[in-house]
Amino acid sequence: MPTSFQPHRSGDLHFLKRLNRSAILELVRRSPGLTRADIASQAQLTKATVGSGVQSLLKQGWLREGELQKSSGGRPGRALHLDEQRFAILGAEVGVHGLRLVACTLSGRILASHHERLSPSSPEVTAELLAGLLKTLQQSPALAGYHLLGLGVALPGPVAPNAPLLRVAPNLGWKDIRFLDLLRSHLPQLEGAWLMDNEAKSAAFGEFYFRTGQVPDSLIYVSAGTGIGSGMIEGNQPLLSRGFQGLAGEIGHTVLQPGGLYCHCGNRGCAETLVSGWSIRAALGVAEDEDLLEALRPRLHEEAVQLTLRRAGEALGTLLLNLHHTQNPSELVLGGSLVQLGASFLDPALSYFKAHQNRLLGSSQQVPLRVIDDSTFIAARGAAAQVLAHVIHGPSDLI
Amino acid sequence: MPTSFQPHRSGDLHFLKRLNRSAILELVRRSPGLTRADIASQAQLTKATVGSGVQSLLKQGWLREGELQKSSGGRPGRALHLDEQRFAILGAEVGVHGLRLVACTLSGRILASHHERLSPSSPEVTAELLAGLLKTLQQSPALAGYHLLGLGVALPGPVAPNAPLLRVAPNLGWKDIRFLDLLRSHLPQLEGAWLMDNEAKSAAFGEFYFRTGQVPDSLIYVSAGTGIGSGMIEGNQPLLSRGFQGLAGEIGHTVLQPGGLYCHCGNRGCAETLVSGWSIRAALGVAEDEDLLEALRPRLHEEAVQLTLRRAGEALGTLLLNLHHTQNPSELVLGGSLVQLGASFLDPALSYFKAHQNRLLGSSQQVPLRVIDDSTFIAARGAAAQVLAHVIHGPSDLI
DNA sequence: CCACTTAGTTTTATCTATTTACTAACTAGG
DNA sequence: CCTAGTTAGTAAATAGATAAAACTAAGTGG
Repeated sequence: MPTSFQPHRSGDLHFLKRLNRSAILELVRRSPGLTRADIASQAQLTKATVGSGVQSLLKQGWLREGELQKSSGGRPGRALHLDEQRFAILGAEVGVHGLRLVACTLSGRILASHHERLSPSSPEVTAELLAGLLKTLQQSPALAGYHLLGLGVALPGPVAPNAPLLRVAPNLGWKDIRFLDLLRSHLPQLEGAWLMDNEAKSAAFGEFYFRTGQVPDSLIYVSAGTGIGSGMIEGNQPLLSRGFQGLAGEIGHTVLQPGGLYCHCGNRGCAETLVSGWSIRAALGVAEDEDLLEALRPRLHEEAVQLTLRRAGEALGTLLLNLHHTQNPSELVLGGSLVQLGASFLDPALSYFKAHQNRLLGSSQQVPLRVIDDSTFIAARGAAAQVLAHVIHGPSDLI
Repeated sequence: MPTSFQPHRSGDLHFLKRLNRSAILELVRRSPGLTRADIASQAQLTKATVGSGVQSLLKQGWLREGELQKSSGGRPGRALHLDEQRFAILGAEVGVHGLRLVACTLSGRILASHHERLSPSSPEVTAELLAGLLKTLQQSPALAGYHLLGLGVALPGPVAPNAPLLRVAPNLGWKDIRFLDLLRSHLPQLEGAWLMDNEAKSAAFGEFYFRTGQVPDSLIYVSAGTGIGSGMIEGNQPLLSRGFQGLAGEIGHTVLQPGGLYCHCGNRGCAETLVSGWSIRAALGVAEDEDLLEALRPRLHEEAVQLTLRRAGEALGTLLLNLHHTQNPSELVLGGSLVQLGASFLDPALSYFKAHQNRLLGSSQQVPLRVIDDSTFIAARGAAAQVLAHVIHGPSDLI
């Protein structure tokens, strides 16, 4: 169930045709309103090739024609846009404290969504519940008339690189779960591509893939919630690496404090012992079944709370700096529920990162760091993005 | 000067032809002795396509025919190998304490090499000296009759991702050097592709690219010398990421000890303050102009030396574990001059990594970690590998 | 010696992108 | 208002690549 589509290493004429169709579709996705002539010059194809490719994409319902562009001395070109009326994708996130579901269009616009709070439960029960909610979402009036391309599921733990297998979800107590199989038995009628991935990687993918206009070369999404994880995406054939065992991006278990506190994983001094929902709960005595944010909001003025949040923020800043010096993405995006802890947590992280990122090069170029205030549906939407990319670049014959 | 060849996003028939030729050549490179029939089945091409592709590669001198294979009930196939007689590549490494030069064949076999000790000097002087040595190497009898494909240069610092620009080389005192331009003025007659990259990335590329048989999905090379750096390579279109500013792999400047010692870069607690040639020199009072290994060899029994090496080794182990939980390569390769410090340094690193790598997943699968005893020419050869890959996959018309 | 199998080549067919020519639609200037 | 010029897009013919089918080559086994 690879989300990183290996570029074929050889191919026939049909492959070439599909490659060019994908390229055209990607260009319009990235730059809505391009004309056929723009595409021809940007993709290094001839007018005729673009013309026939666009024609078939129009007929299949991927593209629609838009307004006439301003003339620049000759015949004006006709703008092309994604057809937002025909295809939709389902995405879901299984979080530690709830399920999030979305249905979105080719451009990532959310047509319908649902957020269901839920305490950790068994994989089977969770799958059955999610399946029911997905069925309900499917029947939502906003989805009437749409053809579904598939379903993507984001999960809170490392996912094996070459199989739809959740290796472990420490904060759910799950291990080696083939979650899609559990889902499928309840949703036999849902056609299309089924994918699953780690939630931070799905989120990274979505933040990268649904962006239009100027797109960064690479992007890391850092998800700070009950645990802390990350996903990196790069390349113009967007490539998302899970690593050999699915451990890529498990930055919560990088060691920041050798000989420090014991982590759930058994090692000492992991980042999660300093910055994570569970370590903050432990430090401040917030029970598992309380909402962390609601529990802390009235206590924000307490000295101990401020200290804990500042320490966690500083650790997050160090993590960000280490990512900068290990993978050096063009853009960092920070999401997850801890973001809502506010300035006492975020300011130390952001200021540490800003102050230290340029020491080595001595430059003044800042890596953009964006904080997502409400990341409720980010991972679910990202999982849908992975499905879309899989359909566009993968072996499917929908294009 | 990208070494990561972006897979074209669209293309014409000529592109398809080149793609298939590259695929054939790559298959034979990876698995010497394949027959045309093997290639056809592995590359998903027809016998006819492979036949004509092989024919042109034979004529151009990339491949040669070998022995007949054992028959399995029918006509035996003819083995194909790289032609090692026609093309050669130059590679060079500018190190802190010397210059290393190699000329190698398509399979990475070294035809000629040279190691010149040298104290840090200006970019201009270094380039002139290197150019002279390259000229001498070119005229070596071992290279007679070979056509040179180009020159790759490995440098001890971050290299910009989209331009042949060395951003900084802290241990040489260089900053923003267009080293290839300096070289070119002394070597106007050297044709072919000219590339430069960070030494750890070149080394990683070479260790990955020249491997035959079972090839890992991804590989990180950790170079432990005066400074400490790394390079990661992955994918079957081998992709090497330099990061936004060339800082990918600068693990020597990840923070392992918040609030620790000041590093050359100005930050505190960087890995290099714990494990690097310069920090070991500083801790044990070895002068810059002495050879670190020779200076320490007679002192290995000293308590202070043992303690320093053990501390450095533990820090290296932590670095390896953090790479494991950040990028999770299929294989780790450890090289650089510090490797020769021996067991007092290596054992703590290797045992820490081995003991802690499986805690999170609870599996028993070990990531292979290979230590290179003599890495003298690894980076130079890797730079040559990058040139070869550039010729095979790049826009060149040699295929 | 013959049936069978597998490797590789040759010939023919098919398919895709390009080339060339053409139509469409607008601007600018007299 | 008309014409020359420019750019967008389409249509028909051409070139070039892979695929398919037929064929030759070279082995095994009974």
